[in-house]
Amino acid sequence: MKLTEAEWQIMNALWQKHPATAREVMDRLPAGVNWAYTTIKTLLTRLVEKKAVTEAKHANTSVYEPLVSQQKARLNAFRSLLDQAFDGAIGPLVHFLAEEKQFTAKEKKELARILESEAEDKGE
Amino acid sequence: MKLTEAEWQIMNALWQKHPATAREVMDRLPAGVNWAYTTIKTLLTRLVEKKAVTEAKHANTSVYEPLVSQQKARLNAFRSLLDQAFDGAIGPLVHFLAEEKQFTAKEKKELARILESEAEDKGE
DNA sequence: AAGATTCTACTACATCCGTAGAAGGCGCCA
DNA sequence: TGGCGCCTTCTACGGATGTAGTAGAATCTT
Repeated sequence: MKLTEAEWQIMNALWQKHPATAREVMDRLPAGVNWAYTTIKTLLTRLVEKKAVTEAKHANTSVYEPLVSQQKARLNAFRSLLDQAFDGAIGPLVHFLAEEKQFTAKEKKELARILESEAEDKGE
Repeated sequence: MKLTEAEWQIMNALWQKHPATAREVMDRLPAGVNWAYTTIKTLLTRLVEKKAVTEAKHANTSVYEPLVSQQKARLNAFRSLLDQAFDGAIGPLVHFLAEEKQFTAKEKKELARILESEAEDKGE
C-alpha cells in the first residue's frame, strides 16, 4: 500500500480525527494546500479504491474512515525509504544520521535515549 | 532534486563506482532488476536533464558521473519522508521507531550507540 | 573490408498523479 | 416553490514515470 504525496495529505487529515467527511478533511489540510473540494473527493475515491479508506453514506453525504493505520503506513514508508535509499538496512541509515549535521545533538540524543531504553526492555 | 524509484536504482549503481558507462551501471543493478539497456539509457538521460548526473563522451561512448552526492540525496529523501509521514519532525519518528517491533533490539542499540556518541562529540 | 556487436539519439506508449470542471440531485430558507 | 448552497459522480487533461523498440553510426573481429 503505497501512498502518493497528495494521498498522504489526505490521510494525515483523516487520521487526525475520523470518521470525517470530505469537507472536514478539506478544512484540516495544512494551510498552503488549497485544493478544490472535488480534488479532495477524487483523492478520497482513489484511496477507497486502494482500500486505504472506507466510505459510508449518511444521508447523501459520504463519511470516510481510514482502513490503514498511521503506524502501518509509516512503517511502509519507512521501509521503502530504507530499501530505496539506504540499502535496505538500518546500518547505513544510522551512519547517515550520525554524519548529518542537519539534526541537532539534542534530537540525536533524544532518539538515542528512546531507542536505548527500548532495547533494554527487550533485553538484547 | 527528487529522484523517482527507478532513478534511485540507477543512482545507487552509479554511486557504487564512477564514472561509469551505461553498461556498467546495468551490470551493477541488483539482481531482479532486468531492464533493457535502452531503459537504462533513458533513465540516465533523464538524470542528466535533471542535473543529477553529468555525461561525458569518450570516443562514442558516454560516461556518467553523479553530480548529486549520495549523502545529499539521502538527506532529501529523509527530509521528504519526515515531512510527509512524520509531521516534519524527528520526534514522531523517534516515537514510531520506539513502538516498532520490526526492528531488532540489536538494531536499535546500534542506532542508539552511534547517535549517542555523536551527540557526546558535539556536546549537547 | 564485411559482418557482428555495441552505442547513441529519437520516438512511443500505457499508466499514474495532481488537479479540477461540469452537470445533476437534495435539502433548507424566504 | 424557487433559489442557494452543498453533495455526488463522471470526465478530463497535461505532465511524470516505467519501460522499451527502432534505426542508424561507430567499432571490433576475423
